Amino acid sequence: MNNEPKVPAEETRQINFIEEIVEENLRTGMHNEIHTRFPPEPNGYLHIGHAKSICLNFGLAKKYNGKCNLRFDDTNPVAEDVEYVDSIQEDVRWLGFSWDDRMYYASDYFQQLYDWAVVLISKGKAYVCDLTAEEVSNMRGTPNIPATPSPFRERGIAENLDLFERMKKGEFANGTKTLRAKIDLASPNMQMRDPVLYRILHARHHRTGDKWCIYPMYDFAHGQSDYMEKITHSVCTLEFEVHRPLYEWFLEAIELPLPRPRQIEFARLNLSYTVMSKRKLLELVKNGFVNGWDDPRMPTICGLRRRGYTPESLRNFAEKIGVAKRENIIDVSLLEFCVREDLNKKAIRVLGVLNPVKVVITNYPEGQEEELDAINNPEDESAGTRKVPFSREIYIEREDFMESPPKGYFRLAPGVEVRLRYAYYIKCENVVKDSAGNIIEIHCTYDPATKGGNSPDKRKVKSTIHWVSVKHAHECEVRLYDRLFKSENPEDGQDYKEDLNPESLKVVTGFVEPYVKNAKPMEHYQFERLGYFIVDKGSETGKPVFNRTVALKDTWSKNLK
RNA sequence: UGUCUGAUGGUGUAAUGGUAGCACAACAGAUUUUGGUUCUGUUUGUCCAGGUUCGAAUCCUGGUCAGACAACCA
Repeated sequence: MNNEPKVPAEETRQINFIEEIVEENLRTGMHNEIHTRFPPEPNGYLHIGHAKSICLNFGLAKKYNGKCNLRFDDTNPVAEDVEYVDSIQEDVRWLGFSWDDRMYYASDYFQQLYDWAVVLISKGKAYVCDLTAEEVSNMRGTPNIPATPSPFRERGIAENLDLFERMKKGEFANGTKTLRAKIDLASPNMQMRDPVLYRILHARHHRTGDKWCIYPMYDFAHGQSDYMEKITHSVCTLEFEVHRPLYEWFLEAIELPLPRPRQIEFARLNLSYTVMSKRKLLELVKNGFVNGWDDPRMPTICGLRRRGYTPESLRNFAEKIGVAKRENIIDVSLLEFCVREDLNKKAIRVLGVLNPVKVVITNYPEGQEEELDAINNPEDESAGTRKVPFSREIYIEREDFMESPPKGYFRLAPGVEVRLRYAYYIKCENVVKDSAGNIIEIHCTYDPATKGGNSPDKRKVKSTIHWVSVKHAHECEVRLYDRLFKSENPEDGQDYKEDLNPESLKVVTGFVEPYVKNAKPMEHYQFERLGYFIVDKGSETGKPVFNRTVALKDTWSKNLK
């Protein structure tokens, strides 16, 4: 007996249309427990679109105290590989979901599926067809014009049985025969015009090896796989909507006892400035436009992970975008909001300068240095404090100084006093330039009374800037990623390669405070006033490598435009 | 062209015949040792035309627009 409530009892809550169906089924007792599944084909890496589906399926099970399986839909051996099987598991787990011991493969069901195909043939509901793919295509008709029957449609049951068995035994070459369902050649739904159930594919399968040379099609495998796993709600994307009658036809034709799974469709995720099609992502990888599936510019889960996105931020994103049947294009800014929201709570703040200009504090004694107290995370007191070394020469961000500042510029400028975070107030006295007129040094004076950043006389400064001591600074490599595509909807473009943004990756040498010596791969940092960064997995040079996850919200530069 | 599906602010998503709500974005203000965060406020919406009704985003009729499908892919 399980006494846990199946339906959460909050008074006011927003549920989506799938949850509504689930709650209805639970309420009427159609199901005691719901059971969903996440069924990727292992032919590529998972991306943010899959994350939506994962959060939906696993999230549904979690919310209603049910179960969710992981199932590999591996019915097409030519596209699939164990590399993908492994990465998919890793990504689902990383997202924070567990299938416990319920990991299945459609290929586990090949024998049962075969037996069911034999049942269909025996009932006269399927036949072996000798037509080629091209011939079938030519005879399929149009939505208005019915298909012309295959000459093999009325083949006898015994002959079909014999032929199908010989297909299985490998007597025929690829493409010479198929097993087709006998349904309705005049159906306005093209899926019902005698769809192919089995095709001959003399190809090695990543799990079943050479055991099979005929493989079931998606339509013949999916519903029955759901059935075998006792799936109650089979949630998939909108393009399978027209397949639903077929999904139900097979369950009915094989006469599988109730209860049967129910297919429910939702609109897939589209993200602005992002391509999501597996085919195009594969091309980006194969043709070297990116450095692998986990390139931080990729919308893959492993790419996002390496970019610094957290599982929490992705789950939250999935929650925020909702679930509906209407086509949608979500703006990437929502995704960025989600990761900022999460990282703001977690990331350790450090001082780092990416585009340095040297500041000399002329009245600070030469050779003197001191350590100042800095707060690790103002949003999280338990993160503690650290010491930051200070000396006569420091780097500041080049953008934090302007010789002739426009109105509304708060940072350092001739005669202007600003605060060095956690250190002192400094005032710009003069600027040193090279012969070409480039600023090479800024000379400032500091006020010793403002140590720590507070002025005893309560005088205000307009801004606080970040800095790092030249002598103590650590060099690091910083990778600044921008969007990979220039246009808002690169998915529309005929040639997406033309739409690539060549400036999507910029590598710079930055300087950070000594604290990051201890930085470990996959740790998140906020470079104050710059953005969120993650320590990249490996670095050959010994220098720490940071990937920028996302810049801080920047209202100043927005005002400039 | 045929079938199916959908249409609510800039973008998403609620409201199932009864005050069009929420989030992001935008804008304004307050706080701030990050031009960040946080807080407060403001602007912006029911595809169109009819109909039913005291009352319609919601129900009906007609239209418009958008997407999916016509692989031996999933």
